[in-house]
Amino acid sequence: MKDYLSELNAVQKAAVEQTEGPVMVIAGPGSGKTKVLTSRITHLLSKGVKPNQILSLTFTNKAAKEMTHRISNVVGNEARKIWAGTFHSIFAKILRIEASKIGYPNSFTIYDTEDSKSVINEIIKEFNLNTKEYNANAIRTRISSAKSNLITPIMYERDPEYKEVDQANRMPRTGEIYRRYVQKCQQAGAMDFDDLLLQMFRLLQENPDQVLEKYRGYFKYLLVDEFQDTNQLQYGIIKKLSLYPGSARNICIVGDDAQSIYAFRGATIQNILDFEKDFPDVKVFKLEQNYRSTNFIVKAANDVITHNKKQIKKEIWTEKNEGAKIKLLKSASDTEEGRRIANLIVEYKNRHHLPNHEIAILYRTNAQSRIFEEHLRRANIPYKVFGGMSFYQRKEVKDFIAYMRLVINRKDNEAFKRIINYPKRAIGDSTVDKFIEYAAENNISLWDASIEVPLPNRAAQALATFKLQITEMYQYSLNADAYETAQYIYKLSGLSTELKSDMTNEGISRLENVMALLDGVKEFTEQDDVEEDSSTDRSLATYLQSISLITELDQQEGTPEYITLMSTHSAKGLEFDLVFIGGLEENLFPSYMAMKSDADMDEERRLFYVAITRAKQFLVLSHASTRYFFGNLKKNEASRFLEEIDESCFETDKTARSTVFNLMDDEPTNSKIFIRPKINFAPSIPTDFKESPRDLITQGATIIHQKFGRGKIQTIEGQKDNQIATILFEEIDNPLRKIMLKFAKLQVVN
DNA sequence: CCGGTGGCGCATAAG
DNA sequence: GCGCCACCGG
Repeated sequence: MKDYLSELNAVQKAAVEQTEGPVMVIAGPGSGKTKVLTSRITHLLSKGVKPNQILSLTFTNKAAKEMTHRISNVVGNEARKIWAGTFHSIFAKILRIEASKIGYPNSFTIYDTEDSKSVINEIIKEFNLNTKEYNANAIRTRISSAKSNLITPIMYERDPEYKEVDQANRMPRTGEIYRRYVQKCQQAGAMDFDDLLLQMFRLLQENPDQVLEKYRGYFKYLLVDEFQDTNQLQYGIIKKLSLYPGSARNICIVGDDAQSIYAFRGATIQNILDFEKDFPDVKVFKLEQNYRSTNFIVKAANDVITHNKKQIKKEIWTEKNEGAKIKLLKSASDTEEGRRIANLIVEYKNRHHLPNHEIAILYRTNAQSRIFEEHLRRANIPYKVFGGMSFYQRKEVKDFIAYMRLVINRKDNEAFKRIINYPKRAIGDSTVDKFIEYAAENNISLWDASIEVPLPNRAAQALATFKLQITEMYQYSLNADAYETAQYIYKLSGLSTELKSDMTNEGISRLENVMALLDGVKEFTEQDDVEEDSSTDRSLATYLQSISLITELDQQEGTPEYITLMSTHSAKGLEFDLVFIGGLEENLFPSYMAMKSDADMDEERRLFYVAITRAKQFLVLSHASTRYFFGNLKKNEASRFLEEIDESCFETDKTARSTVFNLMDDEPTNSKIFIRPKINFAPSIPTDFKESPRDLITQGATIIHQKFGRGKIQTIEGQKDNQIATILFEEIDNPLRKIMLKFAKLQVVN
């Protein structure tokens, strides 16, 4: 066993060696937090604690994996037996075993955000509510936060505060929707993301003897990472497992109140304060020495965070040399920002020999990635966007997964709706609406409802075939592994035929995605590492569970040779030599949503603090004077956060100019409003456009279309009142278009 | 019942 | 700028 203790500083070492009783580690950014956690586990193992007695909870699978990896470097394969994972994945695993005790099938489905929204929309329709007033997304957020705060539908409906807010939002029946939502999920044998926590809590609460005792017995040592981002519900579960008469209370929480950035999903630093109350003999260790960043970056971070109204005083410091000053980048437009950052990346790479995986562009909203992508592609810089639309959110992937879900759990109504008519089998929306209505009236699943609803012959036939197929797939799955079953489903469902028939570029890419999914199933099936508990089960059900909780962040493997684009939230826990933070403007970062309250503004500031401290060597802070929102041009002041950093941290204007303005700025940077060059669709329409009379429009004529611009008429077909011209346009994507002449406004030019 | 299309409303962050 | 959905012609 390697000498892991000698690599620690005094405080880190003390935190590692205090294995017994409650421990709180307050760890500033870059202070070796992960090192402490992994060393602590290693230390526990060296003292003879069994790996399966350790429960280590993190927020991302990536963090869990990294921890297991680092520990196995020291102790070998034993590390795999540790219960290490995200709250969601560990609890899903336990629920998979115990679900029947709380009225769920063990093969329960996990609903993603889209599924939840769809269920809520169904309820809004069922209640005959105005879809303009009742916003499914807003309601989903309300329900999610209620669950995170352990508020049941009954409590919700009784609580005057909730009522008042819902009344103010003109959605007074939100409580009822919540109640119905819970009922529907249960009936569908489905849990949403919050349920993985809430049902876990219920499970422990309602089964004190069989279940709670069992897991208390398992988990002798608890570790919780990023504790500042836990919500009431998560802390509730942690307490159930660690705080009870006779407990050794061996619990170690690690966190940093200054990096709390998830209040919007119910996280509260009140948990840190409560922890000190609940465990009054807690030993506190503060890690303040930063080993990550150079001096100016650390100073800027401290400057910013001191502006927060509420904070626990703490200052991070570094022994590193001063390093490079922070570069401030001011652009006239979002497009210019993208172009200059792309140029700067090339420059930094050349000057400092930085590999792509040490470079990141961070932003407040995922929508900002598009512009960066365009310019990176143009500059031939490989990149990867994290967050936003992930692989598993793509339509073709979700369709295939919906088949798997329905095969495993026939009550999965969201999966049913998704594929009942895909590939097309003559069971359209009107038929499905009948099922939904009938199912709602009788409180049964869509699958069962579809048996009882009378249908016209054609639909009945199609439905029978569909159900037979699903049943056959299920039968097949009983004696096959996930990959075999997936292949069987792929063929039998008609997805294979459907996808292969589309030979457009998009169609081919869809097929590739589905193939990639199949490859993933295969990889899952052939995994030869055996885990302690869920072990050798390579069934489709196990596969589905394994994918429903992964995010793209977790899939990164090896050393990627691309630069990273991600939201500031996703960047938590990561570090890069060179970091760009884009869009540092009022109303964007800080977000317009945070302008009303000090608490929200403080969280924005903490988010900026997190963003800054991701940088190891070089930091570039960028803002643009104008930017497109919803397709409209908006002017924006520089972010207030920029003024909170002492000027001495920034490069002087002179240096800034020499590095920034000399770059190939082919467009004027001093223009007030920068006209965004349209990438895909920018036909030039003359201002004196005038429609030509019908008889001038003939085959071979060159014309200007009011929307598509210049083009040449290839053919004209059809009856005289219904003539269709095929026109080849010069300036647009998909240039060959069929135009109905009776509606088109065309000007003939010569 | 299906597919195409134009209009409308929307996007803070995420497991 | 983009996705969803209502609408309509086939």
